[in-house]
Amino acid sequence: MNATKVRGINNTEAAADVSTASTAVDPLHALDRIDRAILRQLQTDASISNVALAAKVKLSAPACLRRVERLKESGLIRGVVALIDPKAAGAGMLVIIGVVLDRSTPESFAEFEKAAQKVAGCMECHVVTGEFDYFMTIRTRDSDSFNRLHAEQLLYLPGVRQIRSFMVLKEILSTTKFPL
Amino acid sequence: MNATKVRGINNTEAAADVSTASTAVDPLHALDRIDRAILRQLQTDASISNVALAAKVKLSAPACLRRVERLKESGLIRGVVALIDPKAAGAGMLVIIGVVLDRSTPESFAEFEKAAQKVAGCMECHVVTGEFDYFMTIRTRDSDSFNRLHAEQLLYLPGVRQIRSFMVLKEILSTTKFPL
DNA sequence: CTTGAAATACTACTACG
DNA sequence: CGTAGTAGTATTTCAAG
Repeated sequence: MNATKVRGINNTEAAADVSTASTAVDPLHALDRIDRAILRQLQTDASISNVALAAKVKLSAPACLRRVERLKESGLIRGVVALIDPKAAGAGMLVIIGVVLDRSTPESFAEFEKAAQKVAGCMECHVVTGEFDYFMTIRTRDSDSFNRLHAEQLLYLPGVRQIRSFMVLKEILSTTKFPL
Repeated sequence: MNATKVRGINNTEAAADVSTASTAVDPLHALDRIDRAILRQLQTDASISNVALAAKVKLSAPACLRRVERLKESGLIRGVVALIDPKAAGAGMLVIIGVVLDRSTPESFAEFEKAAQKVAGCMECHVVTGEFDYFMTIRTRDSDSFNRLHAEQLLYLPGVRQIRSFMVLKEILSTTKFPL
């Protein structure tokens, strides 16, 4: 299947000096049509073999592989992961949480963020504008386990004035891919 | 040809409750320690080769591959995808949107859901409890493009009474992996 | 700078024990 | 589940647009 492994058994390992050092904040301006086709495919299904991918984008296998590795090294492809079905994995409940902090000081924010990332099942945590300071999404097993999480962890997050929970009743759409 | 038999360690597991045939496969009750180790790894990095994965979970390569394919066929692994850096891909702005519908009728909900999924850059859309009917998250380029999206698409979603936008100022955490 | 073709090394995969 | 063998793939090398 797919295996872009990192090998360094008996070859040059320190000579991987790529000349793409100028791509620090390089947007997708440097992406041509083929790169976007590659990204669209990998965003949908990255378990495709490199030869099949090369055929799809009408390129030879080595050329295709080089582009994929460049996209990875440039950071545009953050990683390749397996998506697990939450329900089947026993995390069928999703809760969206709006958080208001006591004080709006840098220390208060930093302290909260540090603690929030450690909450079990926390999938997202963002600073937002509006009536909340943060939005978090948390995956858990059921309402019982969420209630436990709420009482034991969420209410003890540092600097929290108010927590408002929105339980997800139905997941209409949940995707990791966006238009390129 | 698809003899999906149960795990070999099947001693005292009798078929106690089999009344619900809703889900195609059984939950993670049939997952042993090795399966969970595999899932944890693939959830973090699925670009690992099968032999390397087998070594990590202390299994022979064929046995490991058999488990991975069973996890895929069971639907527990929904897919393997590449995660793209939104900022690098020109979708650096994230907006969380709370939606209130005019009427709470099945038709109203269905119509909204159908339209919401077609909004460009819509990553998530969920029915929630509380003061909103839906929460959506939308990825877009910048505030200008979001303003255009807001004026041209969001305000025309069917049956919408109110839309409240929470612009994400800082993404603290955004992950696809949850504890197993 | 990137591509493509051939050759090699490694891996996925099948059959069997 | 593991071992061995085969088929196919990834990956390097090198020549050329």
